Amino acid sequence: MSELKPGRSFVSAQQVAELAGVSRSAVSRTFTDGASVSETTRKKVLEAAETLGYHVNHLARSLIHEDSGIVCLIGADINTPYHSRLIDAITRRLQAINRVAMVINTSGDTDSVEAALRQTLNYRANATVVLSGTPPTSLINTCLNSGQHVILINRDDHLDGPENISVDNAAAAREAFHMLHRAGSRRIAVVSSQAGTPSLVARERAFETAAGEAGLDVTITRAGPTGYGAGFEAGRLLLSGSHRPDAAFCVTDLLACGFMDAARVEFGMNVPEELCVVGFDDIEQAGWASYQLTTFRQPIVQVADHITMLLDGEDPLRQRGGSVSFHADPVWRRTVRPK
Amino acid sequence: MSELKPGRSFVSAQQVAELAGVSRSAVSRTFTDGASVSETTRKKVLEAAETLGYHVNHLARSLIHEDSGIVCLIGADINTPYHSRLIDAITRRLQAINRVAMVINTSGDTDSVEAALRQTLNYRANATVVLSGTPPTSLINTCLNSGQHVILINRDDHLDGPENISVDNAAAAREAFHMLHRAGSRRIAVVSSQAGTPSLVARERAFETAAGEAGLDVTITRAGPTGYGAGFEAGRLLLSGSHRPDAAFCVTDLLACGFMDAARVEFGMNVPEELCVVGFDDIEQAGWASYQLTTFRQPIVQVADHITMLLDGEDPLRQRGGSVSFHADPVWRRTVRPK
DNA sequence: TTGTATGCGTTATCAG
DNA sequence: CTGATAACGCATACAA
Repeated sequence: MSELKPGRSFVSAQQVAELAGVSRSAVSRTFTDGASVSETTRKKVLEAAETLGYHVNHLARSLIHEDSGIVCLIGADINTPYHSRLIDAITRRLQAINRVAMVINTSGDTDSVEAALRQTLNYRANATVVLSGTPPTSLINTCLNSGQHVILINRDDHLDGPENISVDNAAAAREAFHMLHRAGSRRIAVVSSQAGTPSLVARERAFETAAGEAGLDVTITRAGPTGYGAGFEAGRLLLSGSHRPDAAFCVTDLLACGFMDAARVEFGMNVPEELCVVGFDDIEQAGWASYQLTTFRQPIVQVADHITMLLDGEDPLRQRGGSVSFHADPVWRRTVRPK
Repeated sequence: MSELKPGRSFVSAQQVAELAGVSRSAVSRTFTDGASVSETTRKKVLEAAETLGYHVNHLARSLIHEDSGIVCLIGADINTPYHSRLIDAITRRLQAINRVAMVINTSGDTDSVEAALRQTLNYRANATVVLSGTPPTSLINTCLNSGQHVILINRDDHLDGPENISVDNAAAAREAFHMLHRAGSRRIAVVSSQAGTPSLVARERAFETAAGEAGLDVTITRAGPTGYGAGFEAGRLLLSGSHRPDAAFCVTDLLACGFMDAARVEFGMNVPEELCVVGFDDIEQAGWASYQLTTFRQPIVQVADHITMLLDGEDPLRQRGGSVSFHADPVWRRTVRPK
């Protein structure tokens, strides 16, 4: 059987048909769910396919069905603990419903979000999931008109076309304030970043108003891009003054880790005795012994499940353009005084 | 111009041609690099395409060229700091050479690596990059015979068909030993995991033999899957005994972080005074103030660059099946005594 | 430069 | 159950 010499090319159904001594249609039917093939032909085809190394060309198949099986995941900072976990969860569930994820990294230049949207159209993706960034509305509409699902994660501008999945940042931020307030903190700092992401802004705002209602002023510090470094820098700035805060709400766990490290390493402070800290996201590091950060858990599983639910329901009548919001539950650890 | 009502379907070149009043070919040529179209038709086509929201169907285009532009990234534990950084770097560079990444998460069941290989064939990917896991040799050969690039990262079995990219784990592990030995450590523990990955085993082995050559015995602890938890548990086990080690080589930064936390939180030990620690990977957390871990930097950029280099070279005569190895350079921080 | 015709690999339809 | 044939959206050789 020296027939299978390295063809340097993909095997087609035609070749399989010839080797099996049947028609192309028979091959096609063998690999189509719910088609009627006799057991004998089926066996012959399967065997021929195996020896030749045949695999159905989904690209060609997608030309006929309006279903490529591709879902585009668009996002920046995908190496961030939160985003990588989200991508992990989404890809896993997508595969469970026979879809495959195409991830487009928009970390580069500014207009790469637009380029990403174009890619999703070029590859006839069934759906586009925007994890971060602001896509041009016109392109979103093109996607929608093309029959794509467009799923926006954590945007505040709830457009009517796309489906919006968000986290109730405001509720969590309010709760964060009350946790700190009940613990006796009165000079509370908010540590944020210069990113200005809708989620982050929502957390800042809600915390600020909750504090205002309790008669407290808060100062917001934005010392750089969202991450450990900015948190550390914020700690350095805030704690070197004479009027040190006695608590901090960090809008991200990464910021919180940096902030805590600055407090302890640079100023020798004890958490939570001298300084209470609350974070957001519940990244893995928040649970590490060095931090034991009290924070709010991102509903990653719910988000991923909801996405697959939207895509799996092949019901074309399904109402598109809804908005769902999941709760971020508090995770009590050790950076807030119990009392 | 009420022609552009939401078609719930992708726009085809045909429709653009009709609106522009030209032939299908003219549309095709407008979007094909190096085709000859007059400026007038080009303008007309572009305008029609814009109003209709037309985007070239790469799936159909790939049917003609043997070039889908898709590169499959296959791996498990993609939410790990090391893997997510690798994926970030690779996707970024892939996009720079006009390719798009399809990531297949093999975290689920065991034979999902095989399923992943099948997907890469189904989607006629130009290349398959295996970040982790052991794909069946037969399927690898199918990929190769189909004309795909197959790139294996950090596998020790250097097959002749695929291209292998690896890190010189042995050299780094040897260096790790000498760093600790020179610092005066004599009771050195190796902290590893039960994963048994080629990389990890190579590090263990090389460290062990280097120690043996210096007349030292090392004990290897594998307390769970590669991660913070296993490192913490290893610390608990190793440091509770009466014969405490005075140094540890953790084959992964995540293990090292867990180990250090156990040493400090559970046993109140000082690093590096009472205990030296060396990690591997140089994940972001290794540089955090709480750890300041001395470790070895994964050559992520080189790996990503090499991959794109392999794929960008459209030279079909290019020798396939090579092996490259990059060095992991030491990053000196504070967990090893200077002396 | 432009249009016509053909083929890429697949599936759906239809006749047998 | 099976095979021939027409699409799917696109690129290109060819003729004009």
